[in-house]
Amino acid sequence: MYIEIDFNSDEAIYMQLHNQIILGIATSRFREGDSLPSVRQLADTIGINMHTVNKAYTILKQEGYLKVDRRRGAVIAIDVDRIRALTELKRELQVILAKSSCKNISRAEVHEMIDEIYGNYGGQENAVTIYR
Amino acid sequence: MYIEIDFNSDEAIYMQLHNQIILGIATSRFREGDSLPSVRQLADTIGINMHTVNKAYTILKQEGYLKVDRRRGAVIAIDVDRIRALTELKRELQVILAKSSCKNISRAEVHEMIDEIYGNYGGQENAVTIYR
DNA sequence: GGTTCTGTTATACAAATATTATAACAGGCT
DNA sequence: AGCCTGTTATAATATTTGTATAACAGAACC
Repeated sequence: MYIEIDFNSDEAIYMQLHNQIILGIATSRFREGDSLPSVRQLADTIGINMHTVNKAYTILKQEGYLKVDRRRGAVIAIDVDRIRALTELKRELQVILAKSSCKNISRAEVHEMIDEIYGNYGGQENAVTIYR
Repeated sequence: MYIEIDFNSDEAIYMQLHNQIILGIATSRFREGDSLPSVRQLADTIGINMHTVNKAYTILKQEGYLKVDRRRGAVIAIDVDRIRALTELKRELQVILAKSSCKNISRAEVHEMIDEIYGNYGGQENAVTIYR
């Protein structure tokens, strides 16, 4: 587990942890079926409170990234609710694209950046390397 | 001014206001040079405290969307810092694309959504309607 | 069976943040 | 002079965030 927490960030610790785990899944550092450390153990190695880790795990569960196996702890298990995911994506994109548009970032530049970032993530399309 | 605040949202009021004004600029409902209502007036029409509006305006100023003219109040004035804007865009995209990737949303779908949303925004490219 | 680890829940507390409330000041407008 | 502007200060309250301790039940291990 390589988790980096910036205690000077204005982003809440549980959110940083939450986001980094999602990043980890997207980049295949964590894979479906992998177990995450126990809340106490991870809290200990990071140096934060158990409840902060628990909060991140709880949210990840609600969002369908984790499931709890009594014997194996928190296990990566993606539950795909496409409609929900698409709705959230759109809502988030609306704001950040508005910002980009105001700052004269062209549509083409956004597309480029998407490709650049998505290249590091493993969507199902990534099994087939050819794209466009 | 058509501003909608959801008081049951988990998003802070000043943030909702902030985002909606940026949305308004991107969709040309507000244009460079337009004045926004005074902090007191807008606070009154929305039914919130003056300081909450002031906070939104202050942040928009820091981010380069507004300037204050002593005689005209808060005026839309975009200050483009491309490097900063691109950096922020990338940082934000990394997280939401990771989520999308985990939820099996393909790169092509993201591109489509970008086009769909960006079509409503007025980048400089929009003057020329032809794209791709 | 006893010990240890797990997730979960409850409670309490401190710190930071968000929101409201009043008030004041200086500059521009009419 | 009176009104509206942005700005600042200060205080009070509510909510959120993070920490601290404790307990419980289920699974694992010896």
